[in-house]
Amino acid sequence: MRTLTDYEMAMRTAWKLKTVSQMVPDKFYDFIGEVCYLSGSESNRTTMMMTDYTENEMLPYLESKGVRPQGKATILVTLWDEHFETFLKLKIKAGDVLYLKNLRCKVDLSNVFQLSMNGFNGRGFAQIDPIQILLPDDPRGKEVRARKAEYEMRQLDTEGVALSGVYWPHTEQKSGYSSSTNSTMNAVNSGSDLKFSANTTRGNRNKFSQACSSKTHRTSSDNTVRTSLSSSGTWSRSYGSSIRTSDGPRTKSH
DNA sequence: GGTTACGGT
Repeated sequence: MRTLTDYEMAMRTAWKLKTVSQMVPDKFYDFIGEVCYLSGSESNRTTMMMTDYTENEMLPYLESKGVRPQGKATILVTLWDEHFETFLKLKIKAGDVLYLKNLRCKVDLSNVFQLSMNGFNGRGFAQIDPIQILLPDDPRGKEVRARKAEYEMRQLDTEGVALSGVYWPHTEQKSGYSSSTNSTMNAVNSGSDLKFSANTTRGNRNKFSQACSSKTHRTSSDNTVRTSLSSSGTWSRSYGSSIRTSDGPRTKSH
């Protein structure tokens, strides 16, 4: 009998896999997220700031910094004991997407969520490979990569179009929304694919072009601006007389 | 088929 693949192993425990937005304290979860930065190690533990590009009311609002997204979207993760050793062995660094198993969600003294992977001392159930670094094309990272792309799309949105995604309720009002343009944009996450749609009473193509001057963009004969940016894939958005966006070809850029 | 948790800021 063949050995189960990593993916099959992951699916066996998928019932436990939650986004930060779905978490409540004092429960145990598996978690897929991106390392924003490492925040220090001691003799038997390390802490790191992570995000899965979802938000939770029980997290502090933070501005964007490095790979840390803006919003109530970053959570402190502590790895203890043998998990700390695994962390060192795997040479985990900022930008890595990790699959973490059996994290305990708890609140700190300020009532802020934290995640903790406690050492296994004969208590609970030992996990198989509780810390894994996911490669850029790992199917288990699809949802996180899609939400990251959605987030980066929203960051580019400087023409008063508010992107109201399911996962960003707390940053919606900080996205540069301008009531004068009376614009709305919606992002729907269907599985691992994002569908964008938007409409506006007044487009502002020049501003958009300026904002994206460091990106590649071109104007087609139908007066549509197409701009490409790269995250985990290459995405394009199209603007016409009424703003329309769509996710473009996803070619791996690195 | 689905239990279980401390330690530190």
